[in-house]
Amino acid sequence: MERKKTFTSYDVARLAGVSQSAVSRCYKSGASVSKKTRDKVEKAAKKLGYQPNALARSLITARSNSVAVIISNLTNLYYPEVLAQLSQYFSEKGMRVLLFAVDTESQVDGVLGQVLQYQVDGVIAAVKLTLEQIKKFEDRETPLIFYNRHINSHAASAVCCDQADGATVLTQKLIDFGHKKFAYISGPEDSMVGIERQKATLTTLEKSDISDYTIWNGDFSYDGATNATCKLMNEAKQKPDAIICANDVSAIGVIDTLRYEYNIKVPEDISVVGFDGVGPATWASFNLTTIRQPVKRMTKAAVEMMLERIDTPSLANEKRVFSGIFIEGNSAKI
Amino acid sequence: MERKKTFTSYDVARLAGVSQSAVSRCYKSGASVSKKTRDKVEKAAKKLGYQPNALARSLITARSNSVAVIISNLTNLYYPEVLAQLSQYFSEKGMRVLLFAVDTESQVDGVLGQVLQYQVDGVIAAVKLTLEQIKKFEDRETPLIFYNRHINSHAASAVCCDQADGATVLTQKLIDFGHKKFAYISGPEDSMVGIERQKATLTTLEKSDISDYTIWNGDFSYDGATNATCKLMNEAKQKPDAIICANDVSAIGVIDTLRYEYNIKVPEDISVVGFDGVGPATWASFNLTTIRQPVKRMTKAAVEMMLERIDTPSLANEKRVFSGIFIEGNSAKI
DNA sequence: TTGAAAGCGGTACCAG
DNA sequence: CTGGTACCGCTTTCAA
Repeated sequence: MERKKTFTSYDVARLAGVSQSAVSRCYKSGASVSKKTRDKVEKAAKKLGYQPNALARSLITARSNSVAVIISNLTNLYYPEVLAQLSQYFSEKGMRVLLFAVDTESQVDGVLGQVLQYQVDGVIAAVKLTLEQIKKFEDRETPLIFYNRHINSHAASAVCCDQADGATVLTQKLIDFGHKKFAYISGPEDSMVGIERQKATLTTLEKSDISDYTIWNGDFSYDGATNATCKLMNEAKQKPDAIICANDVSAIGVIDTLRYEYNIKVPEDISVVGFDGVGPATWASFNLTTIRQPVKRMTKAAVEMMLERIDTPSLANEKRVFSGIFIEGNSAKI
Repeated sequence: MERKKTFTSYDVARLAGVSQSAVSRCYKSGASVSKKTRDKVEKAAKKLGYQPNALARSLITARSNSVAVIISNLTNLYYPEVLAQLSQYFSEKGMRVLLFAVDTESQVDGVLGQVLQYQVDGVIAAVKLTLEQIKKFEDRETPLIFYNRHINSHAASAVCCDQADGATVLTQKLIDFGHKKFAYISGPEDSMVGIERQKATLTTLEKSDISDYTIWNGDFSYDGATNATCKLMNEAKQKPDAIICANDVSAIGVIDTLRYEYNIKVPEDISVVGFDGVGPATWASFNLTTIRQPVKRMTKAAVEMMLERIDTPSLANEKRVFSGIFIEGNSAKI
């Protein structure tokens, strides 16, 4: 395969009648170049359509100006927003996003090799990593920031939303209003976020001596929630008066099923709450009572932390935990 | 800033007691290396946690194994799916996706410079580009494939869904059923996709001698559609019996507004149709009658075309147009 | 099959 | 401020 005929700094130098070093300097901020030289170079560069080769630059500077973003399930309504934000913020800082979308966590291992090969300056992971995997990045001094997955140990930095706190607030409000019988629509078993929400919910119930609750797996998805709701309605001895869902999409699935399959009114007959604050949560059909994750602030924090650590790799790990925002919709009597 | 202490092929070579070339060969498929050498190298590599530097490799091979994906509005419900698919397919072929998310088309120009600097092997653009911009890629022989934006001229390859055809099918069905008075909720004025859908819709109406229609700008968004619907209901002389929306999200906004603001039943009182086939379209609350874009097939086609062109840059431009799939929901009497 | 050496397209340090 | 030169880490001839 023959090499593409793209112009290099040498071509520009020759055309401009200066040295290659001079050309290089023109593309480096804060280098001392006389106006005359710069003009000549710019003119030649424009003529040739010259663009410096970022790869060659990265090779010597050991900075690729790119970060890897590893995301597990892009179709989750909540991630696209995160991704768009990240991409925007990094772009503003002159950094590129290398996207790694895995659909099963088992793919992660394979992906990590590639991540490393690409000499990314940092990694934002919205997937679970083993300590072993984390250590690889540590060894290379490649900053790693978890997004909404925190690790028990202090092995890595993370920005996340306080799942437990949010779930507690929501649950407590339901209890305070006087709900007695609960159902919980859970997330996937291997989702840390899901587990935390569930644990906090149950703990809160039990603190108020409420043991009348059942748990049904909803898998974070609309269809999962639909199935869970049907099971709940068919198998449970009595109907709950409040259903707490692991996320918004589940809550929407629950509401739809209650309304259209069982002719049950929400919130009059049963209260339903979600978690996330995704776009559709605010749609009139649902008007979900939920906890909104402050996505913008979270991603901004992630980007800031990343840039700091790229600059100063020795920086200690840090966790930034944001509180969710209670959104009072009209899907629950609260 | 000091260079990160990452191991190179020389380190591996030294530890393994072979030449650096030998190490290199071990990482190249189809190179002749004796089993003995390979074993030594692999052992040393594992010990050091060596990963070849993809940037250095790219520099010499002139192949970065990465593709730029330029997307305008990630929060559009429809793009995340596309992006996830692209990322998956490319990943399977050993290629990485460099994501460029722009939120206004004016940012495009700045982004393109970066795209070029990164020496991507190809570009998938879900944004509009000027002929000038297209030409830049041509000059560099960097394959460019448009996703759902086709250019009038044959200046570039594209994969897209037949917007006109889909809109025509939908409209014709409404007409055939006997709807007489129409409203169209349009997309943004600068969206080619929106324009095509609208044009085909109106043409179809006029072919059946229906001139009783009004147009309201919905901007492809839920809120936009909500506003448009309110305007329509307040300002139009008479209510339409069918509302054709530029996309699903608009249709959902329309349905919600009709139901909850005006107490109008869909589809009994007014039929509503969308376009795209996004996830929420199938939710029980909406059960949208719409045209689904065959996203998987489209992205797969885009990836195939891209790989072919990376391999053989001289390949002629090609457009692959997919028909949308009519989804009969329950939001329209058809 | 193996190792030596010449680049790929830049950056950075150096003396002038 | 400028040009010369030694790399960055790898691939790829070319001889041995």
